[in-house]
Amino acid sequence: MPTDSHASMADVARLAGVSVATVSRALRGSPLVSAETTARVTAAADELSFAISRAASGLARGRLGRIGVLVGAPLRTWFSGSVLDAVYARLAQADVELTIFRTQDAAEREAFFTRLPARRNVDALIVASFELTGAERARLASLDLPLVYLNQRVRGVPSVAIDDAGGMQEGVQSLLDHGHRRIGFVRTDLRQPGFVFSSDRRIEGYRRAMAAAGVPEQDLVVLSAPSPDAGELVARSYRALADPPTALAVDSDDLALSVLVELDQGGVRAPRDISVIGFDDHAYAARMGLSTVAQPVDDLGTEAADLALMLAAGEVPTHPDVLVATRVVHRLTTGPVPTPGPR
Amino acid sequence: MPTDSHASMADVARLAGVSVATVSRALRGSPLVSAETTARVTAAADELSFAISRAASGLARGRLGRIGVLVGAPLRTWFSGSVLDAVYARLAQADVELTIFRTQDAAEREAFFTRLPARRNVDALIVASFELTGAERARLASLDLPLVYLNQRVRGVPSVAIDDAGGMQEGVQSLLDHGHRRIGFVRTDLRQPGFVFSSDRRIEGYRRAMAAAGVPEQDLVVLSAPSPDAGELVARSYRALADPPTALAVDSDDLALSVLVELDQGGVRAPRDISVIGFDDHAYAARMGLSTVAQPVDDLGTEAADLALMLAAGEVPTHPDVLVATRVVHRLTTGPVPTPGPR
DNA sequence: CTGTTAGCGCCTTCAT
DNA sequence: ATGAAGGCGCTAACAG
Repeated sequence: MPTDSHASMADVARLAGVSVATVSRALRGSPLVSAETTARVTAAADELSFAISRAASGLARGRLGRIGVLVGAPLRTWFSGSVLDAVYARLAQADVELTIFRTQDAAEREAFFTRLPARRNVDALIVASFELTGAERARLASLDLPLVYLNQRVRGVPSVAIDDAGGMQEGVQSLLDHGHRRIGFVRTDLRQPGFVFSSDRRIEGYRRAMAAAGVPEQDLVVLSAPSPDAGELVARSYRALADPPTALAVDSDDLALSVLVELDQGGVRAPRDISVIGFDDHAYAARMGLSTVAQPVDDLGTEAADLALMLAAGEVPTHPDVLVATRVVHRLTTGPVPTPGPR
Repeated sequence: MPTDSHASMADVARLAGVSVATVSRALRGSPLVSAETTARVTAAADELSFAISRAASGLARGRLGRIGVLVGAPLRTWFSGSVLDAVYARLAQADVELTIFRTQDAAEREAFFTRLPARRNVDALIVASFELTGAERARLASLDLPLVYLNQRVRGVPSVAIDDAGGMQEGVQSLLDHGHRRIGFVRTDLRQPGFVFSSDRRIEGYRRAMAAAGVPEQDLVVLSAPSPDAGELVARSYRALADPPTALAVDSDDLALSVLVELDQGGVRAPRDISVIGFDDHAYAARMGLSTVAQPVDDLGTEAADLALMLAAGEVPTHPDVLVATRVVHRLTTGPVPTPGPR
């Protein structure tokens, strides 16, 4: 007597008085099964509280019904979390499960690329915002596993990304439109030679906007932070400047917020004394009133999931390279150039 | 000729000149296989870039090597993310995969509990910080799937949790120690009758601390917020108070931060004019200098994963109910009672 | 220590 | 429209 909770198709078949083949067909909604039989099978399955075993089904079909997401940062990170949320939602609609692979440090990273635990265990892999070495890319490619790159473009690999440079260019342009001319850029400098990070692309947007506005190259000022919470350091270098910019474009909201807090401590307030614009539209950006270049993470995740789903199904995506648009959001930290005078 | 990336054990066996059973044993490091043979098999597996199919292995062993986490909130949430990070780390050590189930709204929730997609597809399920109805608990229990509850205690179900009331009691006590007597409590009131949220337990800690300090019941003041970002509302009610408290204990950092920002806008600054303590130790608490009752989410996740792993292995945990300690962290928002006088 | 033999639970021809 | 049979890739006795 099988216990309810471990009922197998054989049990359902017995109870419904049909063969397991019929149960299988009925449960997948095959039109080859008569309505009456389907009803009987469904009832029996409910009765036994039967659920299909994905392992068995996957083994037989050669498709696991599971897609992996490789995340290069802690999951608690705003970006990782948002991407996972969006991917999850889309996969759930397709009744596909999500399994996570994380490589938040060198050790995990090496483990992933030597063991390749995703191999043969997911139908497709979404590689989320992750700067890969050539060797790593090659290793992934050798997997013969459908891949989707998120915020990284690689020849021949379907991808979805934002235009970092273009987004930042618009952000800086909005500062220029406010009348600012002396605009500084604050970057997170992870100092990992050989990689191109989004920060590198974003600073490019700053350069382009300034060049287009006719600001001479030598008037650009770039402040570096070793990590996204190094606002104090940045605030210090800012104060040390002989002729401080009236506006700052920062390569991430995280850093921008940190900088704002520290500037505030020193009596420099936005937008009264300075304009600050971030990048990402981090959850706390809205809450703190930070103006920013919004990156539509939800869209990134959804599009990536769509591509992965198609590839997993063996279909060939018509638009394998998706570019999603950023959007400048003005909140409370940007405004006109402060008029000099007593504070 | 099998392609590298789809090599199966049979291919490895052929190349190594042994049987598949030996390959299976060798790869799992069975001591029954001679060192020499193991070496040969390993070499062949590498050569073919072979990886085990968890689906097949799981099917044969009756264990999937996969544990699920059911999360009741968006994944981008500080709590979800942190728990997932910790669980992931622990599972990875045991070479167990993590699959996510999310029920962030009524629709997802109903879908989960009617379809029970975790059934027969994970070896154990961690139910993370999630207020379940009796019916839902019963449905889960009927699953005959090992369960671990995180931050929710249920008779007969292994669990790991913090002492919400005790933690808050200590937090409020630290305010009392600073000399405060008029201490208000700010709570997030989700208004879902029938559920007991952590907020309800935390306010209890406030009551206990105040009672122990001999503050009469009628001097307690409780401010309610409909959501964790409703600081403005709270700040308004605070200002409307005839005899405003000199300190505020808030049931979450999220809300505390929101309140702080709004108070600040109105010229009320911590700790100069008011002391504020939160609860959680959210990532932004440290960054914003918020004093708080730290909840060790990492430990919660790790312990939950340990329990799940044991249960999945069929072992009986010796300590099925783990209580992890909170810790009061003083940063910049708490201090002595402000001395009245000109500001 | 290694090979042989049965499945694990489902899906998919191929018959009927 | 349904059933029978074989196999997906691996593991677990059971032999030897």
